[in-house]
Amino acid sequence: MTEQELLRRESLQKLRELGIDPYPAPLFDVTATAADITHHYEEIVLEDGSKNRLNYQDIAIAGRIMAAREAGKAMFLNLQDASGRIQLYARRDDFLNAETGEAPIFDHLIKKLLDLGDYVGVRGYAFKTKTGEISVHVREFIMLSKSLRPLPVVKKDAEGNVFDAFSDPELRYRMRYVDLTVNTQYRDIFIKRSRMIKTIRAYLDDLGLLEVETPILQPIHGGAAARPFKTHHNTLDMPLFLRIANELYLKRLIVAGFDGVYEIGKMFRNEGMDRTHNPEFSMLEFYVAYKDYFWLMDVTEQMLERVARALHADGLATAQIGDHTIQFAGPYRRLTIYDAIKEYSGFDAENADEAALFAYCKQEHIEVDKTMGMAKLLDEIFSAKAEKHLIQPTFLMDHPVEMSPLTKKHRSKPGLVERFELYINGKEVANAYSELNDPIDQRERFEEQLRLAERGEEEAMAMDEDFLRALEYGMPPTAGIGFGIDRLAMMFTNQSSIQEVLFFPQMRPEV
RNA sequence: GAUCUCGUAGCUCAGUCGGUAGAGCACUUGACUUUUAAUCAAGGAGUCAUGGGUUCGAGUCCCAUCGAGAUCACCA
Repeated sequence: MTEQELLRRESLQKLRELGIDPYPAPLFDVTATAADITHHYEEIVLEDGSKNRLNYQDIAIAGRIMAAREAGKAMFLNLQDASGRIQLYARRDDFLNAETGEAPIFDHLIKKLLDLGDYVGVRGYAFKTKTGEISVHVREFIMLSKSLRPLPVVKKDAEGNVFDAFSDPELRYRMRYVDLTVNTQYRDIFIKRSRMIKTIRAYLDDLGLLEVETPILQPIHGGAAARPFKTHHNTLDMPLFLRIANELYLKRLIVAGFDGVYEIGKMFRNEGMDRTHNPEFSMLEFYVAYKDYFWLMDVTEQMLERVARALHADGLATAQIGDHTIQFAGPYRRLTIYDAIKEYSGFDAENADEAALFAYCKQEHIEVDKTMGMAKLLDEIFSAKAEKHLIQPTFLMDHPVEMSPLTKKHRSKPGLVERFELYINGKEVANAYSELNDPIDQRERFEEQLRLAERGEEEAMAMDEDFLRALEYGMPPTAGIGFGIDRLAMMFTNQSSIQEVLFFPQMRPEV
């Protein structure tokens, strides 16, 4: 243990010797918060110059001690609660025992045995100090929980310059409780994330969709192209996978007769980690019967506009991402893959055959190999040439059928499917399509995936006979979409790393 | 997975050419009854990520390992 930790344990022992429980059981009835008081405190100055304090004259407030300044037989403390910080003022005279002339609570508890980071409860009244700071004059001081480790002390001057910020990302992510205690600005990211999800939920509820939960432990991992986490059920003695997607289960519910369902939940993909990928991440998926992908575009525009307004301080439908101001009010640009490539590279991919696509990639130094088919080549060209330009929300539509095994064939364009991806700030945030509901076509697509798997494609989808059986009973025409919740949160909070929008990003174990 | 950068006190960092481990905040003791990055005086605090090597001598140079970040690749 460090010197400071030992001292805190000594303080703990001394508190007990004084008969003060450092971890008391009874509730502490909080009646005011730091923000309440600082925003609503009122006083008037009377004709004789004295002040008449109008409110917060008998309050109870609780929180963590974040700073202490001794001033002789008085003391100033900064108390931090969930709403913010407020100054406490304690005066020795207020704790004097008239008979003994001693003030043990002040001399021992407040002045000596109190450490930064301790949780305390205070009863007293609000007032303004000489320098005009709204503060709480302490009448009663109660230890609520002793802190045994020193917090990083982050200081700010009057201009807002920060000193000694707790800034090491490794320590911040590993000890998020410390991070959010001392770097309270990061709380806003998570508050916004929560409000974003709440707004989405409200929007989908208003649309009349039913919120559902589907299995996370799945015997067959389907619905996406990704490597899964594998686990084992002891009683059943069978392997199970953590879901990489919930799509096939949500469609079963459409078969079952629900007109519209949505689920917000965690997905798990056993792949690389970087600043936009965490092994577990949150997805929103929703499926609505009798709709198509054009309808989903309209709904997406409305939903994101509503989210943007809910998160913007002035209710505007915009968000600042780096240097870009993103406009979330629709309509968004709608661009086919061919048009996107043509626009940003000048290359006419629509009228090129596979050999021509391959030759173009070589010419432009786009990394390709002989195993890639037309669809993959198109995707490579798009990624290299067009993706980064799609800053304002853009629906990239009409993908090749090979890359979309669960998507309905395009109503008029052979070889393509009715699919779109939403790009914002050069990154994909949603993937949507008119769902394939032809069970025979679906079986053929699965069989094609099996052939890919035999060729060594690790991420090919597995055949799901129960899903096919469900489709054979009949699924209405349906539109479905999935959103990466974490990536949306990154955009709406202007963060470039997924770790900043996850409370506990995955880390390698500490030594 | 590849490359680069980083790891020194609780926190943020300095550490020159290889020659006894430094600062600010935090902490301890003392002073101060309206301070606020409080101030003033004194003091304590380190397995320099881990392991090896070179050297008379390594925080510093070399190798390996662990952890983190960035870029790229892979992946949606």
